[in-house]
Amino acid sequence: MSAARSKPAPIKAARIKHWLMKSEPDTFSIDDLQARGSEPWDGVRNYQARNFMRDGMRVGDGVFFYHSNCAEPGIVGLAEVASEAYPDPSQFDPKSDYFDPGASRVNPRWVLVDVAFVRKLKRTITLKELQALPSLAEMALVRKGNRLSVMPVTAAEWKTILDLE
DNA sequence: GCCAACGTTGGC
DNA sequence: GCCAACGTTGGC
Repeated sequence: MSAARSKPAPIKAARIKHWLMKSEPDTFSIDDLQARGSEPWDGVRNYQARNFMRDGMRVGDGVFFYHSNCAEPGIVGLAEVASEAYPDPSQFDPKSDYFDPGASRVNPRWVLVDVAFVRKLKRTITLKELQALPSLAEMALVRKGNRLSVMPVTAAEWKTILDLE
């Protein structure tokens, strides 16, 4: 009986364990997150971003906290995913800016995760310097016109960026 | 299912 | 404040 030929191990893409989440500092800054310790990341109303939270994120994943729509856009701190995804309560609240009349408690449309403060960076790693790095050219963040507020970060990108600090 | 109109994001 | 890029909506 001939020995079964051993099959090559299937190439499995490593699960993304790092993310980048944008926030406008005028609305909710890294200092706000530090003061609160953790925060339900409500108000995401983009399907792709929702799917990253719902399907991709696991408790303990690393998060770059990014300040957008401000004088110096860039990564300002580290956070981590602190809960599994669960329905975003603001979608049910008619008084909320994030109210969605198409969502119901039986059929929620939007989810969130809790995000916990880890630490502030020693300095802001600016969008400008990230854009200048050839090794980050594939990152969604630096692609023209990107508007995703929640996006995956590869392990290599995570390390490259942290090494800039 | 197409696509124009519209609203939003976010860098500058 | 401007405006390019993008996602969503709705008429057809």
